[in-house]
Amino acid sequence: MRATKLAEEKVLRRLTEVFRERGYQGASYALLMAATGLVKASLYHRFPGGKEEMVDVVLSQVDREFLEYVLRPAREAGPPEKRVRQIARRLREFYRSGNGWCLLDTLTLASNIRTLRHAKRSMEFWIESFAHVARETGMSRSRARRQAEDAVAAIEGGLIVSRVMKNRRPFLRALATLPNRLTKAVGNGRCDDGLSMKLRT
Amino acid sequence: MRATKLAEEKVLRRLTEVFRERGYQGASYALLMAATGLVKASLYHRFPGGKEEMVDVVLSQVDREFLEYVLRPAREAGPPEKRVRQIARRLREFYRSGNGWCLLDTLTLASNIRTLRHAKRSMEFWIESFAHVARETGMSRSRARRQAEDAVAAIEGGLIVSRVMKNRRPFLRALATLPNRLTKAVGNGRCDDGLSMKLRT
DNA sequence: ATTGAATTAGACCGTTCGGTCTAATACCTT
DNA sequence: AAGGTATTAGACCGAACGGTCTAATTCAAT
Repeated sequence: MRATKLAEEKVLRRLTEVFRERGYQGASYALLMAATGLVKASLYHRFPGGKEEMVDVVLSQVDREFLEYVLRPAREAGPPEKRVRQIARRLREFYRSGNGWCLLDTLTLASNIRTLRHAKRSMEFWIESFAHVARETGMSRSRARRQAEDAVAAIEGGLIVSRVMKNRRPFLRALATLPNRLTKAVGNGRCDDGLSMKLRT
Repeated sequence: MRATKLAEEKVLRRLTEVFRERGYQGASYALLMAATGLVKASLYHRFPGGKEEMVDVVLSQVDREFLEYVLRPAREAGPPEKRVRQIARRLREFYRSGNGWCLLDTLTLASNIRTLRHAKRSMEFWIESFAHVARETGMSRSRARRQAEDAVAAIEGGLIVSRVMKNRRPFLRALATLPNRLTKAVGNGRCDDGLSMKLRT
């Protein structure tokens, strides 16, 4: 039982990797089989609904991980700014310092409506978490929402520029702007100056 | 001659649309044929190298259009801030107010190394143009470069969030931040406040 | 009107695609 | 050891894939 459970997680992680890097169309069964070491019948045994079900499970799993680990500090206690910095650290970890790609980007290219809806819901959770912690710093609801959306956009854009330019710095800088984006301004100049977060790794 | 030239441009535009919305893998010959109204032999006659050549020509054409129209104000004379705002307007036009996608994003998913290199060069042009106009406002070279990269990231990220959330505002806001990103700070508060650009359309 | 080149129609190729099915095997419980 | 369930091997399917080829057609220049 235990061994099986672990193996399942491993299979899921491998599937996630393939979908993340190749998108829905690019994730052929040949690739999925090679990545998991499972033959096609086994994949269909675990996911009777085929690729569509795989993507669904993968997205749900990543949602859970993202919400329960990366975004968790957003809902906890403590100084908001500190929590935002922790989220930034976990985002860096999650996206492998800019070398990883985002499922919400790669998976929304020519896939079914179901998947698109799922992706939208996932991003909505993300934005809401950001907005939630932003509100705690005294921001108005509407402004917190805007700032949260823009923060997510900055991260996604950073990932794209990093991927295309083969240089992780744009992504890391996007993370560094998070505290200024999600905490209320105190007249400390432009938003991308005076970053206190170190760009390690 | 003239009729042929126009027809060719039309064919190219249709091909561009397909690649933009479906990526390299998703752009099957069936789709390309349907979009252009050309049968496969005709496509191969115009592009003997197949899809790979099509993508190359498409990227080159879009490069030219982007450089000669959208980014053109970056190299012209006049007040930098005014030129940046014009670029922003043209970007909004180019990306159809956030409903269009970016080839540099969709085309860098699981395509050949050649295409990846081409995409990198295209984005490099883009960043350089931004950096060029930014320098004219008195920024240091390194800061202008950083600001330019972040501006491109903001736009790409805005496109993604707009696409996933089916709401063009994030993209339009990204455009609105352009002037503040690419012109030197004058101590006017946070970078995303006091936007003067209207979010029309 | 005739020629010669550019272009298209459409059959054809082998491969890979997503997906199904049956028979065999591994594995756990008793 | 026996039984039954969970899982896998791998052949198989039709469709769609990227790509090629020949013969017919269009069309401009003479």
